[in-house]
Amino acid sequence: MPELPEVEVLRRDLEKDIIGRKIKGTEVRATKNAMRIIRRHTRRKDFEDALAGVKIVKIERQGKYLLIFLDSKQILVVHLGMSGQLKLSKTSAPIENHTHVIITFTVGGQLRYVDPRSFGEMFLTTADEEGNIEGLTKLGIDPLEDALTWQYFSGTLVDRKTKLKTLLMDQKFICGIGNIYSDEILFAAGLRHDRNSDDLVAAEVRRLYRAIQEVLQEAIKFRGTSADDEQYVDLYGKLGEFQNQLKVYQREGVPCRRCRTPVARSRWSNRSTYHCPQCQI
DNA sequence: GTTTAACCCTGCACGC
DNA sequence: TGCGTGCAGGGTTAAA
Repeated sequence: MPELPEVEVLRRDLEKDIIGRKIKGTEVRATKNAMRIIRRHTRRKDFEDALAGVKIVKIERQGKYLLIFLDSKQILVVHLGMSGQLKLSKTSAPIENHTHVIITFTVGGQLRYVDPRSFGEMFLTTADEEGNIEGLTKLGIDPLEDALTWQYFSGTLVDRKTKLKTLLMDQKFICGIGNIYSDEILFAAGLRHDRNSDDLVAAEVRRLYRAIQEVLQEAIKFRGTSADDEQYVDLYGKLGEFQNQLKVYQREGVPCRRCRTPVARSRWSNRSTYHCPQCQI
């Protein structure tokens, strides 16, 4: 399940490889779920036509959303959902199963969107004068942006009076953190997932604030997490390496790296949650 | 207003 | 071997 670090790795690779390239044509394939992927558009032809003859000028990221800016002033927004992959391929390469969209460049191959579970989406939109992206206005602050200040963070924690894990995963508060990194961040901060956000002392809030930055930056450094049950790969089809650095996620029963207590697993909002009963209080 | 649960979907692990 | 079942998860929506 690609979260902020995986999408950021992809963004950096795309920035290196596809900026300046011109799109020759785009095909929304006749797969069962292709129209589900472009669900915000009613007609596939509109989507394809808007993505023909345009040049890619800039790649940005907002939370788990990838923003591909075109010289037509439109923006192609991509969300990978759980199992989405963007892959740079040779035009002659065989088309793998669940390839829903193929963007062909005038020179240098194709960008393919592959998504077995079809939870992801792609849509075309525009930005207003302030740079707000139509369709993404409800997203909270990106945790790697300067706008996530200590003041804003600690203030919201007290205001919201909710459980820490819920808050970390709330895309309207901060965007980009999902199940893997919320568990890893809470471990790094030494805090339990079910602690109330308005019940932390200043030192704990500070630890949590720092852990968000540190865990996400570290995960980007290791090119994201390719855990057991997921298929995250980068633009070139390579696995990430942060799964080897995980401290609690998918490590139920394995001794904690810090204190050797077996990592515990519980259900939280219908999701698996991992924590160390000793290190996290 | 907040929280929970169901839904979408496929691949895989498991039990019978 | 083959079938059915349950689980995994992000975001949205509806219900509690």
